[in-house]
Amino acid sequence: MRAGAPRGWRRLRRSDFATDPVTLAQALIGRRLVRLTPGGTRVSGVIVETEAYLGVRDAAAHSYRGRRTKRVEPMYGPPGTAYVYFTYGMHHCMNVVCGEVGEPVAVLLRALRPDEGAGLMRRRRWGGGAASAGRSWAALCSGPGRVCEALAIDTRLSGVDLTTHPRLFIERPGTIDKAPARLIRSPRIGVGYAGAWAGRLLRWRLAGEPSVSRGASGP
DNA sequence: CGGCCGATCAGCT
DNA sequence: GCTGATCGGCCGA
Repeated sequence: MRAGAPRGWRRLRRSDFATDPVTLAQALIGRRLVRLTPGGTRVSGVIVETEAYLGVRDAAAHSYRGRRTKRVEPMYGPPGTAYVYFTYGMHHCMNVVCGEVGEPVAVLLRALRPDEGAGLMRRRRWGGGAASAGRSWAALCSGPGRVCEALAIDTRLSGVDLTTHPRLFIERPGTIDKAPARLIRSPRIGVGYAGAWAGRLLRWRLAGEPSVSRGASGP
């Protein structure tokens, strides 16, 4: 098992996260979300779908109108903080806090293309053996709840610092970025309650990417 | 305290 | 496309 980052990939640092959520939502696509097991085995995927949550003015955001409860508190922390919440009685969703300290804005990680540790992801999602057979590789991390299940992310990780945490972080290739990937922009999923904010185009995904969330198919 | 509901998913029609 | 699962968080009384 390898505990360090593979040569050529660098962990994102504070300044990488200190930007507005619309910018970061696009910048995170193509970066790699990494989760290590207690033994140091790397489980990771390339981020292929994100959503921006714009804070106090955004009716779809948990921090709408400055709501500041124990659950949402990590959104008020430094850029690079993880905000993980539990929803629908059974799923977790992970966000990356950005902006400035005290400004509760974040980016939701909606889908990954599995990279390292796909076998472990498969066991966590579907168990071993027959139950896992025949399942689509593209469905492993194609949704925010699936990402958290495959990478063993839950509310115990809400509030951790992604720039220093030993077992949860985001990496980027150390080499110069190639030509920018083509992104498709659409409304956010599951926020129909948010009135005018429901229709805002605040979701991005990689064009032609099979590993995107269910609600994300189509143009 | 009680009640409502969700930044979802899987399975079925 | 539709619906049930399942429970912590949140708000109002």
